[in-house]
Amino acid sequence: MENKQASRIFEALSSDVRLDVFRLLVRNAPGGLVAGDIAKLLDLPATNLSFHLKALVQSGLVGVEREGRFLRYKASIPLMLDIIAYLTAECCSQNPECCRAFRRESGVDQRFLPPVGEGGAGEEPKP
Amino acid sequence: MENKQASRIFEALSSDVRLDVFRLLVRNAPGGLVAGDIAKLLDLPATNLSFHLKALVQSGLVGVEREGRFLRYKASIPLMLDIIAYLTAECCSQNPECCRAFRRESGVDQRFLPPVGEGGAGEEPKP
DNA sequence: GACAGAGTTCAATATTTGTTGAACTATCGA
DNA sequence: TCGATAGTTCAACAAATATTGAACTCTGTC
Repeated sequence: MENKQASRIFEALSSDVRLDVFRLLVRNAPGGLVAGDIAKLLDLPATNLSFHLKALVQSGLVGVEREGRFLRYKASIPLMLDIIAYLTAECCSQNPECCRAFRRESGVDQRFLPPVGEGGAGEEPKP
Repeated sequence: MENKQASRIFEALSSDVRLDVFRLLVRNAPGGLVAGDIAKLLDLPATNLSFHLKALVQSGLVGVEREGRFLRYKASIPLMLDIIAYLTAECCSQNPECCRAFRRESGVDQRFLPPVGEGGAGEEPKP
């Protein structure tokens, strides 16, 4: 994962509309939803939804395929996990025990996260 | 976690400069770094760094405290874990086995993530 | 108390983003 | 082929963002 790609992905999640859309698609993974369903569920004008879906697709976080006259959008769970690994890479590298404690105290399912003291998922070493 | 706060946090990570800064602070958690060290390590002009640090602090992702004539910045690991839980909430809720498979295949340390089928870390039910 | 260092705030500017309505394209069904 | 439905693209505008240099504030030291 490169910094530019990563910041691009976070930018895709930086709008409240797109964040709603993406989380809806995460909940509805792996099947996805067609645009009309998203518009109905989130009460969004078609034009605006299309604008935001385009941004999500261009970031790679969301995939799209035609299905008759519908377009079906799906969250990319693997990329979501990659970006988490990138963000958390080498967390508390100077103090692995501290990082373990933070994790234990959080409500986060530990299975979404890279190993402590291993620099995330195949990350480069710190500068 | 509310949607507005969450999108604010992702916005804080949506700049490549801020993402570099935050990841540097994650690696240097829990001790943190003073502004000058960050500027040196990332080769950033003080003015610009200050602008981005302010955005990170306002998002809550980064905390700051005075230390003599320095200002020390620290990543908020608990908030980082919260935002991960928010993003991944109820992943593959219709198909928990699928979600488990995605997680196993990723390089992510599973300890960073909320439990499968439990809607993340205390999340609201899907619409 | 004055000076130097650490860092921020301000003003100015170029760029990007989000939203809306109107017009457009593509697909399905009669 | 005609009409209806699903969805996108376009034009226009308001609003927010990133960057830079100059000026400022605060803290410690001589």
